[in-house]
This record gives sequence, C-alpha cells and structure tokens, in this order.
Amino acid sequence: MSNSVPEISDAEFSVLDVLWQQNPASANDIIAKLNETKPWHEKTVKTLLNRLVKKQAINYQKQQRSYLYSPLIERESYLVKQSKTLVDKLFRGHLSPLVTGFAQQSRLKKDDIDALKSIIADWEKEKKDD
Amino acid sequence: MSNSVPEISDAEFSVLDVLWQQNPASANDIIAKLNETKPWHEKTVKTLLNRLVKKQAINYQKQQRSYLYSPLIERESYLVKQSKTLVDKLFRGHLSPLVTGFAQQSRLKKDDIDALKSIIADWEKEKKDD
DNA sequence: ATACATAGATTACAAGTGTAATTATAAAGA
DNA sequence: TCTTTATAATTACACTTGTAATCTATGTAT
Repeated sequence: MSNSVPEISDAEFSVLDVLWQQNPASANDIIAKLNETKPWHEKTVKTLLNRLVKKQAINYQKQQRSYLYSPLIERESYLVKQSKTLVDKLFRGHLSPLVTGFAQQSRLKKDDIDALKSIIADWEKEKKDD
Repeated sequence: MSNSVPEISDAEFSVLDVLWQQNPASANDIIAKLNETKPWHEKTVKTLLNRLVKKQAINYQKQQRSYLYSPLIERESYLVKQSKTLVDKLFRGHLSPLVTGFAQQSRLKKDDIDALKSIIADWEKEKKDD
C-alpha cells in the first residue's frame, strides 16, 4: 500500500511548515509569512513550491489568476517519521540516549517533564494491562 | 572560539560511525566493517574518507603504505548537536512532542522508561536546588 | 631491474539543493 | 485592442552527495 513520503529538503520543509499553519494559502501568503523569519527572494519560494508540487507533497487549486496551495502530507506523520529516522540513524532506535543527551545540553521545560511523566504513566498502565 | 562542526552527509556518517567504534582504523578495516551491512564499493568508501578528511571530520597518520584514520569530532557532541538541530527544526525546540509522537509510534523499551525516570528525577532535584 | 599489485589522489557524472533570473501567459487598464 | 503587470513555468548555475572509475606512486615478487 501507501505512501513513501517524499524526501523534503530543509528549505522545502519551511514552506510546508507554513502550509501546515495556514491551509490553504496563496504564494504571496507564504512568501509574506516566510519573510518574517527568512530573507528569501520571492522567486526562491516559488521554486520551492513548484518542487513540492512535483514531489506531491502539496497541491493547489486555481483561484482566479493565482493558486491556493495545500499540504498533501500530514504534519503529524511526517514529524514522527523524521524523528524515527533520526533516532534510528543516531541511536540505533533507542529514544533514551537522545533524551539524556538533550537533557544535559539544554535544560528541559516543565511541559517537557510533564509530557515525560504522562508517557511513563501510560507505559506503566499498558504493562499492567498485558 | 570553536568549532562549527562540519556538515556530514548520511553516507559519510556511516564511515565516521565505524571510526567511533574502532579508532584508529585503516581504510580496509573500515571497508570490511561497512560491508557487513552495506554493499558499498571500496572506491566509494575511499571517496567518503577523503571527503571527511577535507571536512576535517577525521584525520590520518601514515602507516607504511596505508593510512590509519581517526575521528576528529567527538561522537557525543555530534549526536547532541544533531538531536538539537532536529528538535529545533521539527518541534521548535520542544522535546516533549518528539517523545510523545515516538512513544505512540513505536513502543518504548524498559530501558527507555528507566532513562526517562532518571531524567525526571534529576530535573526535580535541580528544581529543588534552585 | 622490471612488472604487477595495491593504496591513495584525482576525475567523473547524474541527481538533488539553494538560490534565483528569465520567459511565457493571462488579466486588467489605457 | 494594445500595453502593462502579476503569476506561474522554465531555465540557470554552483555546490553537495552518492557512487564509482581512472590515474599515479610505491612496495613486492620474479
């Protein structure tokens, strides 16, 4: 079956990320949003949009003269896949060394800790249910 | 000051990873080790070694006719940097959504849970110490 | 001394990426 | 209708990457 998510480059990801926040969006919307943080030329963003279309990562529908773009790949599953890819590559599939290294480096926030607690709680419950 | 770790491609990383396990190592050592898991031609591995040298990610010293290579960048800090880069890019610096997504996807192992507990314990202690 | 083998150095080459400029096309205004 | 002007499509171009093949220099065997 499905879908073998296409490879998305870093620059392309930034464009996709805007579309995940604002869907659909015109090229100009996207350019404006990106330019809040990146000094990218309009033409550059158009190129990235075209490449994403070609990769079937996004979609568009004609709206008068211009297009309205939408993501075709789901944010959640993309993020999970990327996380897993990195953890597999760097830590042979083990999450804990990532968390440990990360925790030493940059201090965890309270919500990080809460999330970890809740994950542990779920895990303990599952274990009991087995 | 330091060091702005060079960009390491995926293929290059695999080579570096061997050197982190076995330091120093000859080209042939590395080729043999890599060929346990990857069908890479000898010439390919040599190319990767050269690129890593050029990037100053590794080093060598002449040993008779051949070289003995060693890593110049430290494994720990490289892994932490890559983790942070990904978490910044995908989750705007927050670790928890990564862990949550990861936990949903692929079941955590007991040692992952233990590591998480110990991280939480450390965090609680630190908080108290403030 | 000469030929072969072997390690490293150099070169190759297509695909992907960052970063646009140029061209074509269609709507809108003169 | 002709011209200007937005948009989108096509082309550009250098750098990186994956994946080697070829060249060169130096030990080794005859």
